[in-house]
Amino acid sequence: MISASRKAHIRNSAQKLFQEKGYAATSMRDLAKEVGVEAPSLYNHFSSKNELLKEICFDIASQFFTSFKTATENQNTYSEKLSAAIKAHLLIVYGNIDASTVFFEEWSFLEGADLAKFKKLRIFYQQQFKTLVEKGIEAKEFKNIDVNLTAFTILSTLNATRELFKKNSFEKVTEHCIKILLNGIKH
Amino acid sequence: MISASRKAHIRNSAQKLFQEKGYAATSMRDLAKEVGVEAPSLYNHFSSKNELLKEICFDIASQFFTSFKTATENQNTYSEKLSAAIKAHLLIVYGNIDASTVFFEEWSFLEGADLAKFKKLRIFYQQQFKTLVEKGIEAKEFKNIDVNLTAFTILSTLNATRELFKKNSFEKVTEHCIKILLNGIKH
DNA sequence: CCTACCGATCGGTAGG
DNA sequence: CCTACCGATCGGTAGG
Repeated sequence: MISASRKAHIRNSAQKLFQEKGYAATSMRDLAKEVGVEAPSLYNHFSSKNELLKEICFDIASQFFTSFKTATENQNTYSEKLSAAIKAHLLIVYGNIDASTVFFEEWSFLEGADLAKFKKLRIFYQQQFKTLVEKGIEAKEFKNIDVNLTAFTILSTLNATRELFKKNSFEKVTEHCIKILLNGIKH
Repeated sequence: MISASRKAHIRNSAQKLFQEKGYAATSMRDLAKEVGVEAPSLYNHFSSKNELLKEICFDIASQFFTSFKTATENQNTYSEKLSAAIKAHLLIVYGNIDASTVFFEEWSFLEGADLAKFKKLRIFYQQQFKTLVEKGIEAKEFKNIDVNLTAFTILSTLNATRELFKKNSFEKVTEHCIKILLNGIKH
């Protein structure tokens, strides 16, 4: 019984457990119980525990990239582009709380080539925010601030929002993030 | 051979490993190797792996509280108090990178009463920042922003700085955090 | 501080 | 999809 929906169900369960207990502290037997099968059956769908982590991390990474691109390309000013990028990022977090948490907190358990590739993706994604800030400064929309520190601050704020979505609406959190982050850097 | 310095050495090694690999993925044998003894010898100094985590987390918590108090009580305006609290917090992070990382990322592995007590301390610490923001709004120093979201944003930004201290000086990071956070909320 | 060792649990495989 | 099972490793104890 190898169906796509079964595989998706296992992945959703894994996301939930990895987020709750952490990757290292979640056993394949924990996951099997959550899914409702015996542990060895999981290996008909995923070749290893680490491959499960890999699929979760890279799938959400690609969502962040796609969302960023479509959100920013139709905006004119860098303020608007940055606002749109923030909203786009938060939309992915909001719609994938478990997977986002795994993406942010458990990625370091990736192994070998996956780990190296993942680190590059992270740097590249952060670079996109950095470029928006840089061009915004050139266009004199933003203050002359340190672009590395600023891009880092923006992303670490956005990544912490998964906690906030438990108690606050998407709109409220997004509005707050845009306000506090853009006020800090706009002229 | 149960000396205070030996115990401190074990704790420092544990902080380093818990920060690098995570609490769950660090074994007592890993720690023993780092310290330079056999695993059972560790139990002459700590009754369990979890007690090691407990000492790390609560010790740094008490440092955050002390630092906050002495920094804020001698300031006049709420802008100054908040700036001082930010600097005080960053000073503890900067001086205890490993322990801070464990405090922020691994506390959820605390057990039973320790876990409950730790959660209360976290909430209380965040409440102190929230109060500064509230009073700053009342005193018309700050904009009329959501105090819960703002206190949360401030702390999540500060807690992410441990990454920044690897490549940037204490002064640079502190100045940046105060600037970007206070600009976002001041009138 | 060590050696020797405990029961439990781990990720994963064999075979059907 | 299951049962049966593998070697490795886990946190921790006994005893000296």
